Order: sequence, then C-alpha cells, then structure tokens
Amino acid sequence: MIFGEFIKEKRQEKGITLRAFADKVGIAPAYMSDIEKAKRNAPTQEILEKMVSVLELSQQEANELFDLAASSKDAIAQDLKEYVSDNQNVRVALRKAKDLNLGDDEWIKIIEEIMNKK
Amino acid sequence: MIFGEFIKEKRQEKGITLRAFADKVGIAPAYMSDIEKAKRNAPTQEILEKMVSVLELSQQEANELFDLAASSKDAIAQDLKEYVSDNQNVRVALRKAKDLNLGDDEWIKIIEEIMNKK
DNA sequence: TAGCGTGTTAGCATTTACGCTTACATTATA
DNA sequence: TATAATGTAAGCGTAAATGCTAACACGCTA
Repeated sequence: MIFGEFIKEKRQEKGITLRAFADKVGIAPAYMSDIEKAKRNAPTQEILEKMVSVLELSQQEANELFDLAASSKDAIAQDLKEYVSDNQNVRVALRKAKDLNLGDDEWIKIIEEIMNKK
Repeated sequence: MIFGEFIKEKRQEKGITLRAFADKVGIAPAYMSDIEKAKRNAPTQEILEKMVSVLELSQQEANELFDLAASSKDAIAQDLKEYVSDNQNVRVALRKAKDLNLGDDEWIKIIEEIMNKK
C-alpha cells in the first residue's frame, strides 16, 4: 500500500469527490490528483494533518497515513522523528537493537514490556 | 555541542588545517569553514562518512557526529532513519513509549533488556 | 445535444539546499 | 619585507521540492 492509494481509498469511503476533498483540505485539485496517482510526494505535515481531520481518521489510521507519507519521501513520520531526536537513550536503544539484529518477535516482546511499564 | 564545534575540535585534535581537511574530504575550504562556523547545515551523508574516515573516528564518535549533523537539519541520522523505516514494530514501540511518556530511566532498562536479548 | 462535474495533463513560480569559485584579511615565515 | 599559508566573506549555479493555474478529455444528465 502506498500513500496515494491509501488516501484515495479513504476519500472514496467517505464518498467525497477529489475536487471537494482538495477544496476542504485547501489545496489545488490538480495537486491532489498528482498525489493520489503518486506522481508527487506526499505533501507537508500541515496538509497531512488537514487530511486526517477532513477524513476523520482514527489515531491508528492517522499513524498509518503519516508512515505512508514519510515512506514516499525517504523519511520517517514527524512524531517519530521528534521523539527520536529528543531522546538520546532512544537512539542508543535503537542502535543496540540494530547491532544485535533484533527480530520482529523480540520487538514484540519489547512492546509488551513497554506496555507493562506504566 | 553542535556539529560545527564538534568537527572543528576533532580536526584540531588531529592537528590538521581546515584547508588540508577540506582537501582530504573532497570539499571546498570555504564550504568547510561555513560548516564549522555553523553558517551552513551539516553536509550530505557521503561527505559525513568521508569526514569520519579522515578523522578516524570510533563508532561512538561517528554516531555522535551523525546525530549532531542530523540535529543541524531537523532530521535524524540515516542509520536510525533506515532502521525505523524498515521495522513496523519499532514504530509501534516508539509510539507506545511516547504515549506512555516513558522517561530516561525506563529507556535505560529497555536498553539493558535489549542487551540481554541476544 | 449542450453543459456541467470529474479527474488529469502540462507547465510555471518560488523556495530551499548543496557545493563551488573568487577574492580578501590576517598571521606566520623566508 | 615580501611571500606563503590560513581562515573567511560574498556571491553564483544547479537541482529538487512544493504548490499553483490553465486547459483538456470524458462521462453524465437536463
């Protein structure tokens, strides 16, 4: 799944036309079209947030949207970027995990441990 | 500590002039000067790696350099970016930790747990 | 069939970033 | 004292990204 597909799907689920959606989000229809067809990168964080709000996405869906958007740009989502930037220990942990080649199963355990932390 | 300071310090520890360093790294001296004085962003990953190699930095020091470079650009270091991008569970874990407002001490424990994993 | 709504194509303007060249001021050295 | 080395200032060229406008093709409906 890529960003353009995702956004188009959600838009259509809401039964809204591309032009109307572009309008509510505050961007040009042509630009929106390019985005859905993946002829352009996903737009800026500000526009992404507007999309989330217009589409009334859940937190889950919003996270997915942000990750897909980031992935269209060789980047990571802004919330993650900030979290990693602000926490030295997170960076240390990630690099340890990377060096040790931690697999999916091990990360799942870490997630569980995190949820038991507080 | 910011990137420019760091690189200047390491360069001087090696007893090498700005011009000679720029030369070995393969960039213009004026550009190097701007970087050290923080009048420009840190350079591309390729140049960063060249710097690490010319300065013969340890892994630790290299990580610090990459993080400082990223921080000069509202970004995160490439190795971290790739790791996070490639691992869905890492993103889930980070967002959980963020939601739960995990503190330094808790992350230190996670680091210990990671080191015991393999 | 005339017109309207929908998505799309083509191309433009602006901004930002990267890295360079050229020339300068200052300090050290022959 | 003339020269050489060092760091810096100013400004240029190029490329990429963001978002736009104007115009088109197609289908539906009055």
